[in-house]
Amino acid sequence: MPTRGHFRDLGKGLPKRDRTRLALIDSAVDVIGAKGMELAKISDITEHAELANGTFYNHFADKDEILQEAAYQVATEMTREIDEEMQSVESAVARIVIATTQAIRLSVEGGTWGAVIVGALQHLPSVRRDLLQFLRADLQKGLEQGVFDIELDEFFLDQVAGLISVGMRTQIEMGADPDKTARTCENVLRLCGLTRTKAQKAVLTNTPS
Amino acid sequence: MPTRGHFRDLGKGLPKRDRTRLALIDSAVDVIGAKGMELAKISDITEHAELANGTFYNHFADKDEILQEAAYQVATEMTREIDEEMQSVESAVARIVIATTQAIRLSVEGGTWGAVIVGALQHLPSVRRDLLQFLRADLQKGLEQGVFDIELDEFFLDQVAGLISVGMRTQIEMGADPDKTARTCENVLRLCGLTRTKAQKAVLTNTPS
DNA sequence: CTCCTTTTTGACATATCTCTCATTTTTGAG
DNA sequence: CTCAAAAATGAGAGATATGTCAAAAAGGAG
Repeated sequence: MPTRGHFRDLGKGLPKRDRTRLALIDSAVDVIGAKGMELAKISDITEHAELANGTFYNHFADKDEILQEAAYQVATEMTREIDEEMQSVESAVARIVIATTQAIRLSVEGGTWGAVIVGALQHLPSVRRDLLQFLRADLQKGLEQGVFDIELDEFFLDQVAGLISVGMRTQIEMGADPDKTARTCENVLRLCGLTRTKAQKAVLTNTPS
Repeated sequence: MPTRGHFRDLGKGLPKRDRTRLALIDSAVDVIGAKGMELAKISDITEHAELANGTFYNHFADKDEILQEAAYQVATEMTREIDEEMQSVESAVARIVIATTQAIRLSVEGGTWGAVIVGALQHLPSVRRDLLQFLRADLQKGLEQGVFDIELDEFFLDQVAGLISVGMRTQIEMGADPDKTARTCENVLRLCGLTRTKAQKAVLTNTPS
């Protein structure tokens, strides 16, 4: 049995019911990482969690319900960590670089989080909305600071998210590559109206260690 | 039975074997459009084609084989039509605008081609490579004409393809919207180094009727 | 530790899909 | 039109998934 999981330790003092529920969510994250959301089977999830098949139905009505929950947990924890990293950063350009870099880093390094985030962006509208709100806030800040030249609406958010998704996906498939992360940031900034030179400089200045 | 299909008429004078094969590919395109590549079942394809289940195996070894073939057919026909439209266009900027606009138009209007193209870009590396070669040629032309400021490699192609995919996907989901197509073109050009103003002007000038 | 409650278990009924193959039907060349 | 070759058919075997439930196990309050 996987001794440690993504969220299992959150349930240390909780009743059995909650611990099992977290173990299932944890397992779902791993299974999504291995096979993708569409091909993840309920039996994959229970087997990987080393629980009986029937246990699943004590906690979730169907596959969609646990996928939604797993994605929500990953998205929440990811945005929490990124937000923490940026608490005191005021510059919108810097915030975009830091958030994009960290989101990709967590997706690629964090075991199997990437597949969950990429899958949620594609298949789970409610989770996607939550994630894009953070992006929107920083883009809005950039407009207020007069550094971005964009029409900030749902479609623009989708396009930026598309760039970041590609940055994640290629690294998930082909291995981590800081250069690809940097260029993803640059391209997001170019989309926001910065010149190539300014974008490159902004990335160099603001990339977290 | 669907009287007309995507490719069925190509097989008018051909032997029975080839006509049935085309009918299956045709049906696969529709099924992919309805359920996506991952969830398309062989039985969906034979039922929608109004053929017996066993017939499938006279023509294809497994699902992957027909998906590959269907995607290849759609991609080939799509690039053929786009290429025709651009035969005499020399300006790289114009070619990018025309190709992007037409690719999205064919994806969104052309019944179910969009899902096939988007699915192929994600799941079928060989088809994706073929499609990206066309994009690469026009970007290369832009470099030679001195109008683009980019590092032209696989990753950049993936990022541009990501923008175009988003343009397709949102319109497949939410209905055709010429403004989204125009802004997708603009954003591709911004990634290539044009200013927002120049990109907007280029789109206005070069959007096909 | 005890004992009632909560949770887990895993066999099973049901459903769905893939792939095979003996048989039937269709094709098209002569 | 005839008939041998080619193709299509669909029932069925095997594999895999979902969802149910009565029985067994574990939990935890007192």
